[in-house]
This record gives sequence, C-alpha cells and structure tokens, in this order.
Amino acid sequence: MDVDDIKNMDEFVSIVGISRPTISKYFNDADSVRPTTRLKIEEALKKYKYRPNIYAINQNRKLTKNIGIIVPYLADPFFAEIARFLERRVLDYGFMPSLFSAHGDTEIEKTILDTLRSLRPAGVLLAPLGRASDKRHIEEFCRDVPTILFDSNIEGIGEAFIGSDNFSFVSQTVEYLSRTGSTPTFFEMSDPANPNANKRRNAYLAMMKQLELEPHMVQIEGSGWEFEEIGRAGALKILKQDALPTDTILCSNDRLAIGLLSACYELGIRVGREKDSELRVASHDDHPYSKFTCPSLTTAAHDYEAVASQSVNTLFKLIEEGGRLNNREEKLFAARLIMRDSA
Amino acid sequence: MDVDDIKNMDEFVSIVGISRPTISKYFNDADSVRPTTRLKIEEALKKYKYRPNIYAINQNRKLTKNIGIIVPYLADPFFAEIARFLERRVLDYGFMPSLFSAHGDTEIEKTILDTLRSLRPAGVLLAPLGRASDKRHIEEFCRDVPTILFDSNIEGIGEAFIGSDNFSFVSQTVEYLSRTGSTPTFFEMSDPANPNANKRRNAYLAMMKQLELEPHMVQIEGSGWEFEEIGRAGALKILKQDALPTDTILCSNDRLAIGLLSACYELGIRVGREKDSELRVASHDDHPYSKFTCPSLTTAAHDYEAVASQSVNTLFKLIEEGGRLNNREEKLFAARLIMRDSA
DNA sequence: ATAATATTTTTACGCGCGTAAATTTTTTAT
DNA sequence: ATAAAAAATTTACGCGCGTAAAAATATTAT
Repeated sequence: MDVDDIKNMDEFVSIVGISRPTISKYFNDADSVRPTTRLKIEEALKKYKYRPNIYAINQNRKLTKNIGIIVPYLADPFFAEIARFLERRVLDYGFMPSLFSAHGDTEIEKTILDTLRSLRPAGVLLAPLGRASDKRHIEEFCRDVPTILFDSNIEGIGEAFIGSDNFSFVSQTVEYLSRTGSTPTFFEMSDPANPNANKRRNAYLAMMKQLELEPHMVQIEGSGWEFEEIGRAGALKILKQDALPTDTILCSNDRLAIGLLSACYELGIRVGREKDSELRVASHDDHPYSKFTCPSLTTAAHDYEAVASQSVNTLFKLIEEGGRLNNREEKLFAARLIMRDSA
Repeated sequence: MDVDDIKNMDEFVSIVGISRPTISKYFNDADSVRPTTRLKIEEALKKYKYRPNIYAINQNRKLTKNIGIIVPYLADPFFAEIARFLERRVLDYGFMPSLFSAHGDTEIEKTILDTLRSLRPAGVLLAPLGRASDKRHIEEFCRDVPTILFDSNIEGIGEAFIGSDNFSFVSQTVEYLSRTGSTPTFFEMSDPANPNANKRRNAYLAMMKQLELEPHMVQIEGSGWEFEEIGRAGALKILKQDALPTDTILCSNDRLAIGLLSACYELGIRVGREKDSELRVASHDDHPYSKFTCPSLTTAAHDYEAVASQSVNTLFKLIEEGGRLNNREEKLFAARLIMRDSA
C-alpha cells in the first residue's frame, strides 16, 4: 500500500514511532541521528513517502536552505545561461534555488525583493537591472538578507560582487581588431537598458586613447530589451546611408551583433576576415547563439562557469560567516577572446 | 522617520491601532474594509511600509496567491519566451508566479513538484519534460494541486491541456513547401528530448500521405537540449556527403534550423526561395531568433500570446471552480505560417 | 430617535514545523 | 557491571499569519 496521504510531520511520527524532534533533526541532517534510527525513518519513508513542508520549515529555521536568484531579464539567453549554471551549483550544495526575472521592470524587481524577504532565503544572488534599479530599495534588502551581486555592480551594495571585467573584454577585442585591420567603430545603443553597456563604452574610449587611435561611435536608437531588433533596425539605417566611419564594427554586446549581422546578410554585405569581405564584426559576451550566426561571431567570452561558481561559492562562504563579510570583495573575471569568422 | 523594522502584523497592529483580523482582511482585499479604516491603514503603510509574510499567509489561507510555473528547459528561448508571457499574465491577476526549470532532468522535475506542493500554490502551469517525465509522480501531484498542462500533453493528466496543434504547424509548412517547390525532407533528431517532436514527425508522415507524396526523413544523432549544435553537426555531415534526398528541408523545430542554417552558410550553400538558391529551409516554432537567422527563417509560429492567455485564464477558471473541471479540456492553437526568406 | 445592518474587536485556535530544556533511554568506555 | 557520554523523548513554546464565533461598536435606514 503505497499511501502518501500523510499531511504533516505528526502523522508521520505516529506511523514511524519516533518522536518529532528526532524526525525533524533527521530531515535537517540525516547523519545527525543514530544509524538505526535513520534506517527506521528511511524504511518508513519508502513506504509512505512523506516530505516536510519547506515553507513551514523556512518560517522557523534560523537558516533556511533557499537561495534566491534574480536576473534582470530572463528571456535574454545570456541570463538564462548564467541562471542555469547558478541553479545547478546551488542544487549541488543541497539548497533550493528560486529563480526570478525582473522582466526589465523596476517595480517587478522591487516586488521580487519584497517577496524574497518573506521566503527568508539563506542568501540571494542578484543581478540588478542596473541604472533602472531602485538603489535604496536594494540597499535596504541587502541589509536584511545576505546578498551577493553578480554581472552588474552597484557600488557599495551587497556583500560582494562577482562579474566580468568589462575592460578586459573591450581591450582584447579592440586590440585584436586594430592590430589586424582597420580601426573598430563602437556600435551601441544610445540609451542602453543593460547595465554593463556604459562600462564597455568607457573601456572602448580608454583603449582607443591608449592605442592613440581615433574613436568612432555609432549610437543607435531604441529602448527596452529587444536588442536584436534594435541592432538590426539601427544597422539597416546606418548601412543604407553608408554612414559607417570604418569597415570594422565592434558591438557592445552579441545580441546587437546578431541583429547587425542579419541586416548585413539582408543587404548582401559580406562580413568576415577574408580578403573579399567588406566588413568585420566583433562583439562581447559569447552569447549562446554567437556560434551560429552567419558568419559565426568573433567575440570576447564570459567565463560563465567561473562567474557562476565563484558567485555561489562566495555566497556560501558569506552564509557560513553569518551574513557579513569583513570587506566587500569584488571579483572580476577576464574575458577570453574567441576568434570565429566574423572578424 | 522612515522606519521599516516592523517584523510582523502584531507590531503593525499596535502602531495603526486597528485589530489584526481587520488588518488581515485588508491585505487579503483592500476593499473589504470600511473606507475610513482603509485610509488609516494606508496612511500607516506609507510611514512604516510593512508587508505581511507571503509564505506565512500561504500556510494558513485556504487559497494562496501563488502560481507555480514549470518548464522543461528555461535556457531554451522558446520556453523563456512563453514563461515571460505566463508570468506577466499571472501578475496581471494579482498573483505571484514562481518559475522553475527542470533543466531537462527527470529528477529535478520531481524535486520541483515536491517543493511546489509545499508552496501550496493556488494552481500550477506545467510544461512537462514529456517522455522523460515520471508520469506517476506528475499524476500524484495533479491529484493534490490544481494543474494545467501546457505545450506538451500527457494523456489524462492535469485538469486541462493548452498547447499548439502540431498537425496545424506541419500541415501548413508541408503544404506550402510542396506547393511552391520540391518535396520537403523532414529534418529531425533520431531521439529528440523535446516532447512535441514525435507528433511533428507523425504529422509530417500523415500530411505527405494525404498529398500523395513520398516522405523523406533525415534523422540526425545527438542527445540533450543543445539543439543548435546538434542541428549544425548533423547538417554538416549530411550536406558534406550530399545525402539530401530533396532540396527542401523542413526542420522539426527552429533551433535545429538555426544550426542547419549556420552549417549551410559555412559550406557556402545558398539558402532561400530565390532562383539561384540551392536549398530551401523551413521550420516550426517562430523561435525569438528565427527572424535574425541568415536568411531569415520561414516558420510556423506559435501564438505565444494566445497559448499563455488561454493557459492562465483556464487555470483561474479551474481555481474558481475549486480545483476540478468537469471534463478535461484540450485546447490546441493553430499555427500561423510566417514567410520569411529561407523558403 | 430607534431599529436594522454593517464593521470591527476580542478571544481563541489552528497551520506545519523548529527548537529549547528537562528527563529518560540507549550506547560506549572503563 | 558501572559510570560516563550520546541520543532520543516529553513537554512546551514560538514563528507569522488566517479565521471562526461572539460581543461591541459604528453606520445607515426609517
């Protein structure tokens, strides 16, 4: 009789014949009870399969086993990818991840933080919206919940920041492009929603100065998170009016580049590093799809694995140390230049 | 003094000077208290900003305001997109969505269901892994929690199913392709992870029979959810050995097509419906990126909006009716053929 | 002003679980 | 076998909130 209508721990207790504190202890740490006791519990567990209510547990335990993960826009494959790595790592630690997307909306981000507070998570991994974030709201949240920022930094908020070194990204692409061909023109949104865009712009300018090259910027219009469409529309406009200062484009991020490449294809512009190519295109992020663009996209890659691991490891160190770190550490991972066919 | 260290309702009660049952009532439905009372509460709320603990509420309320959403693989932009629509709709109803990804893993899917049971959600929207799902586990879950399946059906499980009509997808693409050019060869994985693949295969065969055409199948190898890479590798192999039965390819889904198109580009094969094209490629899903492939991808589109709306509306109808529907309704949405440049 | 109705308050219990303290039982060391 | 240590049990309270029932108060209708 595989019955599973056990509704609470007391019912389970009366079936197993072991007291509730002990059962409770078992579910917290199976090794903390005597082996014979453990066996008895697990035998009963097989027959009756009861699981304690996690949210009731969370309400009472000092330290829950929930980890909140918040990203600004989950339909962006970059964040979907990083979230996937993070969730996996959290599960490896035996904790339960709860994933939220702010959908690019300030109010939703605030709502998520408020909800998460109720969940009493052991810790939170937060990639904030960036400029669109309500910084005070986040700051207050971080005072109550051990939080680590990733991907996008907000100065002084959160116990640590783990992300990618935007200068490393841009310096490598700029260096490579300018060494092997014409000066790269920086292609970006004039008012970007994603938080690292400004740092990349500054890195581009700094790097061009360092190389004693004249910087060229193409700033396209558009708002929101539909970067491919924005990149495509902007590129069509620029390309049609032949307004490109040089024949090398460096996109702020891969999603813009995906849109740009589709525009090039449509206009019959040959992109690549071959002799007969008219345009070189490179970018940043190593977006999951950048391998499949036409031509495949030369880009500076995030170390997804490293960022995710370091974020989760730092969070658990933070949790172990009681929620506070002595000094706010900032860890930036360098980019890895991935040479494909587009530049 | 913007104090927000109010930890529970009792503290808030003693500040506002209104009894807890009334406060509780207010948070459940602001209109259920007298206007003057409401005003007093909202005044205090501005000064002290207290929010009741959602998970404590859930533990006690008969009907919570949580909605669980489960997808098989969130890093697949198709599911990210549908999840985005669903979350929005749920928020519109004033409910809180909790999004989970099974990461293509049977055990994770089971864990999510167990966790979700604790959350005591008002309802659940589940896109199961499909063949890889533990059907008994899902069935037991559906007995306890009002659940609606979407995207992928499991016969008889869940109170309703909302999805896309695979036959509508394939019949339109097959009809269009065979009418305007050579017979389409069906391109798919021999052992697909995603649940609708088999239905599409059958629809292709049925449709070809109906049109009295000879069916051609190319089944490529590979497992897991990295469809683009699988499609690309499979296409490279097939194209190099010139093993294509016809010069029209119909991919089972857009992600395979994205991989295939990148292979074509690399091999210099001209894809499109122009005179000088060597190959036509079409597919199914209207993946968010199918507009940006080179050439842009002709595909049969999901009505994301309709599927999401219908799913959420049906779920709330189900919730209103107490968790049971008289008869398990199955609603399938037809595809919309989107003609782009690839075929 | 009075009665009828609508709201709020008081009181008390329940949800499913954690956990502290004191006590009892079991295991291990000598 | 006895003492010491470890584990389990009993008892009791707490978490933050919902909610039912009865009593008190406020509002509206006449």
